[in-house]
Amino acid sequence: MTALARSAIQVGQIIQAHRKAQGLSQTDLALRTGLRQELISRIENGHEGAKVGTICELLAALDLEMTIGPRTKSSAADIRDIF
Amino acid sequence: MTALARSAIQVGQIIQAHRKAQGLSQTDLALRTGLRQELISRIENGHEGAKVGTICELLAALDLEMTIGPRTKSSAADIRDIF
DNA sequence: CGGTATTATGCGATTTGCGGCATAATGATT
DNA sequence: AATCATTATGCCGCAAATCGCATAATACCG
Repeated sequence: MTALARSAIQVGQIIQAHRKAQGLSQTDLALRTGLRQELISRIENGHEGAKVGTICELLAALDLEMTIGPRTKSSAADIRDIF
Repeated sequence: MTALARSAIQVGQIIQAHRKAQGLSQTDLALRTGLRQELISRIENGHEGAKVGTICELLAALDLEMTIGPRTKSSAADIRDIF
C-alpha cells in the first residue's frame, strides 16, 4: 500500500502505478495538475531533477501523500516491531 | 516519528526538525551532502522548486526516507486499522 | 490491417535551481 | 554590549527544468 521512495526513479514508478490503478492517462493527470503530458512522462521514467512542487501536485491529484520518517529496511514486514 | 509532507513547506520543516534533533548546523549538513548552506536554508523555509534529488540527498544524510501512500487524515492513530 | 489513443522524445525558448560569494539578520554566550 | 556561531538574503552565472509544440513510437481496438 505504502511504498518507499528513495530515488526519483522510485517516485516515478509509484506515480505511474497509481495513475494506472486509477484509470487515468498522462493527459488526464496533466489536465488536473496544469502540467504537461510530456513532463509527466519524463517524471514517470525517473526524471532525476523534477521539482518537489511538481511531485507534490502529482501526488495530490492522485490522492496520494508523502511521509518522511527514519530509515527502515523493509516497509510492511516490520510494522509489527512498532508494538 | 513519521511525518506528513504534502508541500515543500512541510518537507522543509521536517528536514529542519530532524537536523536540529541531530544537533547539526546547516553548514554541517552542507558538508555531508556537498550542497551549500544557503540552499539548505532556503529549502528548510519551504523552497517550492527544490529538486527531488536534492531533497533525497538531504534525507539520506539525515538517515531519513520518504514513503508514498494513499492520503490519510492521521498518521499514527489509525495504524491499528491495518489489522 | 487501419485508425485512434496513449506515451515517449527532440528542440527552441523561457524560467528557475543551484553554485559561489558577500553580507545582513538573528541567536547564543560571556 | 561585544563577539562569535548560525541562519537568511541578494546577486551573478551557468546549467538544467519546464513549457510549448511537433512528432515518433507504442499500445489498443474494431
